[in-house]
Amino acid sequence: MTNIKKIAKLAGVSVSTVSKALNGYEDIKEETKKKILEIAKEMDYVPNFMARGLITKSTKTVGVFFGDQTNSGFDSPFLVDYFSSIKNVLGEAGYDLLIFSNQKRDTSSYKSMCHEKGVDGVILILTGNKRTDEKIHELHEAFPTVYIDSLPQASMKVNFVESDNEAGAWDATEHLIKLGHRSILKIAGDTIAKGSFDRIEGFKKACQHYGLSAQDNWIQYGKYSREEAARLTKEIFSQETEFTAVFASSDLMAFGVIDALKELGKRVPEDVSVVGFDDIDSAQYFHPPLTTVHQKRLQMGETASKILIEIMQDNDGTIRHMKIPTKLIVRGSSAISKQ
Amino acid sequence: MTNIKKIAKLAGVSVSTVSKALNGYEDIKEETKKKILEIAKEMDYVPNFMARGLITKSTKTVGVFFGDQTNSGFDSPFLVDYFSSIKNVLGEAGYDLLIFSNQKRDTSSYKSMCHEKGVDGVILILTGNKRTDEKIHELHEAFPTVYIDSLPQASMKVNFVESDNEAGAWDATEHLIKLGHRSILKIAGDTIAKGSFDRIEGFKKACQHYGLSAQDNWIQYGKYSREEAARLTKEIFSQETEFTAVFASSDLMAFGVIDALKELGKRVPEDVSVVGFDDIDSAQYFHPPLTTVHQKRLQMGETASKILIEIMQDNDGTIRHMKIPTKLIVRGSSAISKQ
DNA sequence: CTGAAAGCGCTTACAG
DNA sequence: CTGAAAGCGCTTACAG
Repeated sequence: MTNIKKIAKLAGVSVSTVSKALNGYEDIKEETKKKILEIAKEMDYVPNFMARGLITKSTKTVGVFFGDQTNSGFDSPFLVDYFSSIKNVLGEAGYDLLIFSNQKRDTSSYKSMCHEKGVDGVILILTGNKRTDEKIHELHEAFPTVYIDSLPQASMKVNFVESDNEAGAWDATEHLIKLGHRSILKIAGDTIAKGSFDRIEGFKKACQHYGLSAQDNWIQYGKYSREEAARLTKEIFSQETEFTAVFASSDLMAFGVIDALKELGKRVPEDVSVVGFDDIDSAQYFHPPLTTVHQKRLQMGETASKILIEIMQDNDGTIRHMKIPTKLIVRGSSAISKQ
Repeated sequence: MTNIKKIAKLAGVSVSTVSKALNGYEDIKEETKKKILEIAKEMDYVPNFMARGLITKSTKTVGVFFGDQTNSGFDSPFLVDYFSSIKNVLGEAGYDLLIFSNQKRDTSSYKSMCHEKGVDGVILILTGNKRTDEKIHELHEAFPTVYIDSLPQASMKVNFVESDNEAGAWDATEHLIKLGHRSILKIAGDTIAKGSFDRIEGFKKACQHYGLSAQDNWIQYGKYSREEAARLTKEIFSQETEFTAVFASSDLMAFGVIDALKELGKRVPEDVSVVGFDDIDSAQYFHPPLTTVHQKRLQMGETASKILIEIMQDNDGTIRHMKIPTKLIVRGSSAISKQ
């Protein structure tokens, strides 16, 4: 491979001069510069980023973590959107993306992995991850870092981009109430993850605001699983008959709810309305098409990338927490209450 | 950050000795080794891969190209499967993944990008890409390389993993013929990409084998676009009434076909049967659920990764071309012909 | 405007 | 078994 030394020899100058010409320094004779650039081009020269990075401490590479080390992180249907927006925005700014997949490393600390490969910044998309690594704080102390979607610890003071989950849940709940539903079953995810928690809060607050007295049994936990949501729905609906609507904290759980209702001989939306959360691709193709809360995932990825670019250039220590608005998408799974 | 020098000082030995201890050399006193390893652990030492890579010419990183430089490459719904299987298999073998997203680089040659970042091998997933870069051959001459899904030039002699598109198209066509359909419209992609071409071949051969004399107008080109397929379908079905079945070369085009048939007041599958190709996620949720040819994308990604690992370790120059079998998935969009 | 020298953090013959 | 030295390909003060 061509290197700076060969170019120097061919141009009859020193390596220092070649380096300066290649890096656009001003204090160099136009003629010399031109000659060097020509030779470099002719020889298909590309700088070795490892050698350069060793000195400049910059590799023009951003590390990306999906999920945790044990699973591939591609169980979440959003990842594609996050990923492609990150790829576009960071790519335009001149960065490549490093996906930490190596399972054989000695270290499992995010910070160490980043040091190992010398990334300039980090984006973490730990969707639905309950990892509570003690050392997680070391990472954002050492590298410009942005979290998307969820936080491993709710109290962390870090750059963070999420959907406005509470407002989204409020909208969904309000939608059902305005259709006349007075007793609504909430199939929630869990109470640990911030996003899950906020969706429950939005539901509770909307119920309260509109004078619905939510009972304890109104909120059930479906673990973000289609099967578990179906099981729960069957259990509840065989005991209780009051519910005319279900608000699930994810589309996948909403699918499970509809599976169960169909099995029980209930029609959606004629007998029971169902609303989801996320607006995954399949939501529009489901039968009936699912009313749900759309998350602007591309915008989340873009926002996170822009923040990262800013702090990689000049980290002033300001911590940014962005809530991206959601959008209620009304489709065929919700209708006016018969009662 | 801790480096080998600090450890050497603390352990009271030379950097050479530390390097040997860290890299598991045998010719070192057990006691010395133990001491060095202890100190390294205590100091959270991680090797600097840039410095190491500069000498060993290995970074334990595999470069991945999606689509081409202009689009994000995430338009294809398969990419998630390819990507997650690559991530798993290469991760287990000790590799991280580098996604080339940087748009600001001086070079646009794959080979140069790989040199720049010093990857150990490359996987290319140029789905639906018609790029015919003259220099494309330089890449696999310089780096261990595997292509997945499609080839930029059909005649390239490179490691390549694809679906058995011809056999898949044969199966789909045979399925329709066995349901009694005697005149079948083929909505194809294009004739350039190998996969597209093979799907047309499979269709033609199955028709021939079962004694259907396919006319020229049986094959139309829908450019892998839902809208274009819908437009074509409307055009054809308003002129011709003979067709009782449509075989589209992608699920997305099959969706377009069904869109158009619905608009024309035709029922699927009662009036017209429709079969797709790919088995994207939405296929099962579509209304009616789509009969289609499933591509084993996870297996394709795994196979490609394993080949790459082999040739990164020992490139004997053998070129591998793997065809992964497809699987016909019969759902609700195909039925016995009325005629 | 140009070049010699030091050094980034590591590995690898080689000498002892 | 251990260490001094050279070098991977580059950048950065510094001297001239």
